[in-house]
Amino acid sequence: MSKSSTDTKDFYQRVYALVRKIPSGKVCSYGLIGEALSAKISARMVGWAMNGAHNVMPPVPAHRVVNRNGMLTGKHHFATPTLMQELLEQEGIEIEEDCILNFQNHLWQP
DNA sequence: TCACTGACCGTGG
DNA sequence: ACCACGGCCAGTG
Repeated sequence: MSKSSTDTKDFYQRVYALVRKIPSGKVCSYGLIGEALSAKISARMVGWAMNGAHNVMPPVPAHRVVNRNGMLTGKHHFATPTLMQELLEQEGIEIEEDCILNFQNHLWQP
């Protein structure tokens, strides 16, 4: 593989690393992660990175990553559509209609 | 090789 | 206040 693949892979690792740093009971947004890692990437890339997160070790708490509205947009990509909500509720986060209540209060920044 | 899609976000009308 | 569009990068058909 060329070094471009290495850069791309590193990008994924950066996203996973940051998401893994999210403490229990806290959440983060895609755009926030993108800007925290590098302003050169967009929130979409973060989402794509999460697409492979379920196959990465150690496991990435993707359930703590939501969109700007605090909505569980990616819940459909989990093992079960309710898994994301269940996990967040277990961490003390209240979810209503796939949306995090007091999202700003649970928002974690690097 | 080209085109479309995708776990998004920000701005304009 | 609500709806619509563009931009970002990568992967797959």
